[in-house]
This record gives sequence, C-alpha cells and structure tokens, in this order.
Amino acid sequence: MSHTIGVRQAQKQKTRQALLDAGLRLLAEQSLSSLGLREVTRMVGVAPAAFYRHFRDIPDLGVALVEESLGSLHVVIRAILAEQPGAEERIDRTVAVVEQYVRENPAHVRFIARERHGGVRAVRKAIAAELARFAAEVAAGLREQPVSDAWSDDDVLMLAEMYVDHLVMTASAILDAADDDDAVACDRIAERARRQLRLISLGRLHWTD
Amino acid sequence: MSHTIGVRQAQKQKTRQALLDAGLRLLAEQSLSSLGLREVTRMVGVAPAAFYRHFRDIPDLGVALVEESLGSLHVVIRAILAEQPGAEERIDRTVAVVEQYVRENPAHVRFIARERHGGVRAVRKAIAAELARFAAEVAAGLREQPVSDAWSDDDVLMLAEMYVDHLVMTASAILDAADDDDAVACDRIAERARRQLRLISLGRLHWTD
DNA sequence: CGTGTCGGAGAACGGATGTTTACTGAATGG
DNA sequence: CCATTCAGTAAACATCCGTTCTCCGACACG
Repeated sequence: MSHTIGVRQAQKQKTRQALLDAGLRLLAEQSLSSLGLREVTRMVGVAPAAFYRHFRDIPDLGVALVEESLGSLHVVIRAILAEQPGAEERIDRTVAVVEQYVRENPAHVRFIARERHGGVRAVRKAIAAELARFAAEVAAGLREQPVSDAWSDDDVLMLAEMYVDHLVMTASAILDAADDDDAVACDRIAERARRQLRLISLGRLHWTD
Repeated sequence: MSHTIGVRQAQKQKTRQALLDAGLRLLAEQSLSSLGLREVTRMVGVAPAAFYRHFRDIPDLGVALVEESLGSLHVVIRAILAEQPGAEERIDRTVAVVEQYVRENPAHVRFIARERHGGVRAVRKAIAAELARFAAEVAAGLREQPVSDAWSDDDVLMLAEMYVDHLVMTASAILDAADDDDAVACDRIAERARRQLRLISLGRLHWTD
C-alpha cells in the first residue's frame, strides 16, 4: 500500500469534509445563496476564520459540493448503462436504481436539483458542465445499442439529454415525496417514470420514418 | 364602467406591485431564501416597516410572485392547446410560443425554474400545486384529440405531466442561453426541444400495443 | 533535537439584518 | 366639516454577518 502521508493533511481533509457535510446538511432547508459561513463553521464546531483555510467563500464550497454529489452519481449512470436484458427489464432496473440512490443520498440529490437553477452562477455552471458530461456518457452507451444504428449522432445526444433531464426530475420528485414520508406517492412517481420511459422507448423504435 | 373605488386602495396596490417588481428583479441573481426585506424596500424607495402593510414576510411575497408568474403562463398553455393543424405544425408553434414567452417574461421564467426546487417550502408547494393544475388542463386538452381515444385517464395525465416538465425545462434552458446572449445556443435548444417533442409524439402514436 | 510550517483559536471591526414602536398626514365617509 | 382610518415614516432594538488580525501549539523535517 501507499506511504501514509501526514497526520497533518489527514486532519485537514477531515475538517474540510466536515465543512462539506455541514454545508450539505444545512442546505436541506435553504439555498446556497443564503447559506452563511458562520452557520457552517458553527455546526462543525470550529472558528469562523478556519473556513478560509479550506475555501475562498461559500460559492467555492458549493462547487466542491457539486463534484462530490455528481461524482457519486457517476456510479448510478454506469450501473444503468451496464444493464443487458430487454427494454422492459432495463426500464424497471433503471427506476429501481434511481429509487435506491435517492433513498441513500437524499441530500446530494436535493442539492443538485436545487442549485441546478439556483442563485449562484459558478455552481450553476459546474452542474451544467457535469450533467453535459453525463449526457455524453449516456449517448455513448446508447450508440452501442443496435436500435441506434440508423440514428445521427446529434439525435442520439438529444435522446441522451432527455434521459438525463428525466432522471434528475424523477429523482427530485421522489425525494419530495419521501420528505413527506409519503410512500404511496413515491410508488406512484416511480410507476409514472416507468411509463414515461416506456413512451420514450416506443418513440425511439419508430424514429426512423 | 365600474365605480372607481379608492385613491387609497389604488396607491396601496401600486406600492404592493412595486414591491413585487423589485423582488422579482432582485431574484435575478439570488434565491428567495436569501432575499432581504430591506433590500426590497430600498429598491422601491420605501421604509422597511412599510413592507409589513403588504406581506407578512419574504416567503409570503414569494407565493404572491408564484401567482403572478404562473397566472401569465396560463395564457401560454391555452395558446398551445388551441392549435388546430397537424402534429408537426403544432410542435413548431409550441416551441415558438415558448421562445417568445421566455423573451418577453424572462424574470418570471427564472423565478419559477429557480424556486420550483428552492429553499422555501411554502413557495415550492405553491408552484407544485399550480403546475399540477396546468398538467390537468393539458390532460383535458389531450383527451379531446382522437389519438388519445384508446388511452386510460392515468396515461393521459402521465403524458401531460411529461409535457409540462418538458416545457419548464425548455423554457429554463432557453433563458440560460439568452442570459449569455448566445442566440446560436438558443436556436440549438429550440431545435432539440422540437425533436424531443417529435419523439414523444411518435411514442404516443404507438402506445397502444 | 531544534526550527519552521500551518491549521485552527480568539477577539475585534464595521455594517447589515428583521422587527417593533410611536408618529404623521392625507384620503375617507357619515 | 370633522372624526376616523391607515399607508407610510423615522428611529431604535438586539443580532447576526463576513472578514481581518494576532497568536498558539502540534506536526513536519533536516
């Protein structure tokens, strides 16, 4: 294994992570543009000035949260694209994976949905760039499927972007229902998502007319 | 014409509207949860305490902005649903209407997109309720088309919700591009939206299999 | 082992915040 | 015409904010 470097750096990264966690927790009930620096440090239990050892300002922390949030989403995308069987099973698995991800990472999902159109330009741009990368990744996955043989690259990307948008919207909708402890609404949204994916899938089959 | 009541009430509504306008303007570069009461009154040129004559607090002003914003969106929905000719012209007109609406009401569009998943619960709920009403209205419009004859009411509503979501996302995307004065990106997004609508339309035609 | 590095503490700053209070003066309506 | 209503004013309140400064003490390393 690699040489363990620095009790110093280890502690620094620990508090840095604590700041990120506290920020994410506080963002459950407000937007990034109203998140206070002192608020974050207070929750971690460090002096306000310590914040500057890790981030230039709050938007900077926001950008770091984008990387953290969408980094873990990468796993989800790959899991969905790796599915082998037919269209129907694929859709079921996709929605199931999204449901599970939302259940396990509610704060990250909420953060992305909230700040995607939020009040901090730098964070908006970071999210948009990352989602564009996801769309490209999905497009590459779709390309490999025989169904896309007659498609132009532009159209494949268009479809991929629709999938990504639909994924974010679905995740956010499930989260909203989960916040109200409304399991019935959760299932209803999941079923709706499945049918919407089926509809898109149908359109995809008949695209080349 | 009706009896003109109250120079008193007229002036009151005038400042109330001024507060709403100022709030909407300030929300171009921040979220509602960080909008300051004093900030709003300062821009209007009125004492901070005067705010309380019109709204209980900032979230209250937020829900008033929801009514104002989505009230004007009603017109767009009806304009789209009233289209008579074939599917292709319908799609073109739909996107054109959305483009025009975004160009004429950028602040309202941004507000809805931003606060739909924003940090203020009351506003989120108000937007969700209003969008649900839109979806119901769209569903009623779709029901009347012969294509939907074999559809269940649930499926029609599912489709309507997809249209509404797609509409909001498209409007927001066009707005983002317009903010960067990127006319090319605007056109690209509009074209993408048209193709996505075509894909959905295709799926719709083959749903009953 | 001794010296330099550096993450964090603590205090202080000027300024902005939401809310309440007592008030003014013009429109209102009997 | 006169008493009342009420939108808006002005000042004061306690708090909170982001940022800067100096200082400390534990780790790093030659």
